[in-house]
Amino acid sequence: MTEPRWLDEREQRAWRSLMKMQDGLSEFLERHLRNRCGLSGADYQVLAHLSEAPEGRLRSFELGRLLHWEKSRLSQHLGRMQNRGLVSRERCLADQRGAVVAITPRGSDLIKIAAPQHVADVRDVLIDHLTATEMAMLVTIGDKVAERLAALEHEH
Amino acid sequence: MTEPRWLDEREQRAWRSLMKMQDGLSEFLERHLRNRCGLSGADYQVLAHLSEAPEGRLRSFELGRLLHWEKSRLSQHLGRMQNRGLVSRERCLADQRGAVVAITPRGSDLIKIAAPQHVADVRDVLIDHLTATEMAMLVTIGDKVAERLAALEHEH
DNA sequence: ACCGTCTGGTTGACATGGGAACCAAGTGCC
DNA sequence: GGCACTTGGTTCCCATGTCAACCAGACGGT
Repeated sequence: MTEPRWLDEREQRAWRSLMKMQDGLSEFLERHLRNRCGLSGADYQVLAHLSEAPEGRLRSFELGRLLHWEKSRLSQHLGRMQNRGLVSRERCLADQRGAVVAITPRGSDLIKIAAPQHVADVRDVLIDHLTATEMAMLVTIGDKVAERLAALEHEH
Repeated sequence: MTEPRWLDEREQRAWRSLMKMQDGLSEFLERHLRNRCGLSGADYQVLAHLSEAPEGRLRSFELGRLLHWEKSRLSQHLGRMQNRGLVSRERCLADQRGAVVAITPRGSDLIKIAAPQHVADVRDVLIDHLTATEMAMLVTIGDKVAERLAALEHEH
């Protein structure tokens, strides 16, 4: 194997900066969600997707696809959220195997309170400090990564 | 409370792009580390820090500060890594409370194999596709976020 | 109708992460 | 010296995530 191409100073800074931002953002946002609403990031995402779905209901596997979650993870998490009264589950009429997940009034109230605060937080630590150019750049970079990941996925 | 300022189209795209990149990158990098070397991302970071430290040894709390880990997490994780023979722990001579963590030959061998592959992966999915401008932008954005988080931390 | 296969979901075992209680060793102050 | 307070670590308990095994209902070919 040839000598590996280590990251130079500039590359190193970019990579570390991204990692640190990742950690900082998720730590901050999760902590605030938890403290103010008793919701984890995972809870929030589930409720967000459900509340945007027609009638606040989704097939389990649809939800899983949207979140990119393992099916076991989804099942376990929905079980816990059901115990807390945030969602309910019924058997699907069309497909007797399937389950339909619905947001409960309690879950709906919670997400209505959580969402604006969450968005405010996102603005406060990130979006409101970025220029139009910087936002565009984020999209560009994200697209490049997504494209590369998809390519690697494809070639096995 | 006034009407919340939701994210507009452009802001939304930037935010989602960043989140998706976060998920995609960490999933990819963790999977490869795990498959090729049997290391989790957490293992890797511990070994990386230790291998860069003088004599491959660090005070436990130093390591914790570098990683921004809860002390209980660090303790538990080091225990598991010790069981796998990747690190060793001794009482600190200078401070009888403290522990000194040292990388073992086995841990050292592993990180020497893992590091170049990991760097190659980072290049492959991110760094090698970025322009100098984009890398600089990442640093700028990261600094802004860090600064804002520090400010919030400070004002309680 | 029957059988092999696929699909949607659940379950159990286990690895990991966070928080509080706890313990032992330093430190500061009298 | 003695005593309160801090610091470094471990432990316990619980929430969360992954993986593999399992189960029941659909589906396709015969």
